[in-house]
Amino acid sequence: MSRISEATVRRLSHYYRVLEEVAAEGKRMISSHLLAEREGITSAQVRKDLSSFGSFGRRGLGYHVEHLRGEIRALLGLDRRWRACVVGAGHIGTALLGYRGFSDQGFDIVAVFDADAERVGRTLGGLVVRPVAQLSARDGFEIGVIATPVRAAQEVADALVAAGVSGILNFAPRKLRVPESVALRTVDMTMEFESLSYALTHARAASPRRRRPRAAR
Amino acid sequence: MSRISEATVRRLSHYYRVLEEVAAEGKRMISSHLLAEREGITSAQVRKDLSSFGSFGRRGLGYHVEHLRGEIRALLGLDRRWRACVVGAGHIGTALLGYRGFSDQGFDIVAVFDADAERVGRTLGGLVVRPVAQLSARDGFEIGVIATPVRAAQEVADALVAAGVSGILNFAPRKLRVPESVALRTVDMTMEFESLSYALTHARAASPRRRRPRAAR
DNA sequence: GGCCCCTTGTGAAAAGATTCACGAGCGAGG
DNA sequence: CCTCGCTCGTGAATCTTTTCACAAGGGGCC
Repeated sequence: MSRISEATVRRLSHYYRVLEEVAAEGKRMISSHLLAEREGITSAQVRKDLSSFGSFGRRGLGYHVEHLRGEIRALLGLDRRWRACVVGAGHIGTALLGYRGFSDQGFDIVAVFDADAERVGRTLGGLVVRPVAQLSARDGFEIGVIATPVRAAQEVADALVAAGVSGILNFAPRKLRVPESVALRTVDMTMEFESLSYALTHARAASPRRRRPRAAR
Repeated sequence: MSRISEATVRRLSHYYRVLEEVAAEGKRMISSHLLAEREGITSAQVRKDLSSFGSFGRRGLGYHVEHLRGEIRALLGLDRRWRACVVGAGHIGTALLGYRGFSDQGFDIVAVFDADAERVGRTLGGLVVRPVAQLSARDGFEIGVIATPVRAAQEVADALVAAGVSGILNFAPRKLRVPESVALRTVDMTMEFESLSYALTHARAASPRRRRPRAAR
């Protein structure tokens, strides 16, 4: 397990979700080929990804669904809960608080902050919105979610770092500067729209996402 | 301009945003080095990306901010407007309709659909929610946004394709099957959380983004 | 002009990611 | 026990992306 690429980790998330589906269908074992088919990638990719963490399969049989699911769960750090806070009680913040999927995956949003005095004190998803100035290390947040307008994003990131978070999920369309020790992921919806716009403008064979596993030379 | 990678297009979006900032600061010219610094990538990458579309710079001087902005705008297809519809009037759909940034970039959300009879008829962001069965080619949508629960996503994707959209932006955490001719982008927030969870669990040098250390501000 | 310090655009090299191809393990059936 | 059909794990090969390094200008100044 030398160096795991970001792409591999993302695929792990996908495998995890496929395994949930497959488990629900009652299958006990699954081959790399089947796992790949659902993902639109090659079976070699699946095996390579998994083998960089260990030997989870059995030759001739494939992978045991429940077992592999447990392994990936542990690898992704989903066998524990994370304390997260959301900064920004606008549209995105509200959407995040309303989405049940996160707590299902182990992410507990335990506080909401906003800079706007009008929003402070309101209740959102069972939480009272607090003034952003109250953001401090006392609450022990591990993850901070930035759901503010872009102009406030860097300032909020600094405040989150000061409050001791280990990871930041940023929804503002801008690259943020954070110390090396803090993990940062940015979800930039505007960029997705623009990427779509590019694909549509230059439309020929548009979708770059899927691969054809069946390749001859 | 043989083959443009998805990564290059995403960086174009970033350059575009940096150019907006730089223009607002009143700068006329910008070097690849400065453009790169704001992005946390190398100047060679910037030049390579841009040169795959043409020669926009001037040796010794750099790039003319307004001119380059216009070029990228055209490349991304942002010099026109796109008609989009949103399917799913839940949390994400509501957030999307409330977000002004999209129409600023040329994306007009002109209709909202939902399968739930309770939601149909309500007003959301100035639009009346329509029953999803009304989704048809008549409205001439170019882009469809899927903001439904995951179980409905594939069905909605099929309906959007049948309604003639050229591109789909999917917020449901699942890979969708669409014809080659339809561009698909998926924003999977759960995956982002999981990727963060992985980084935190295996924390050492956490952030995978190339980035200079030290403070912000 | 001559000189100096910039900067772009781009082949070539390096790094990284994916796919191929095959040895070896597994279970079933005779 | 032996063979067959299936599948994993993995080095090697291939393909893709990024970085390096430098020739070819550009502008300003004397």
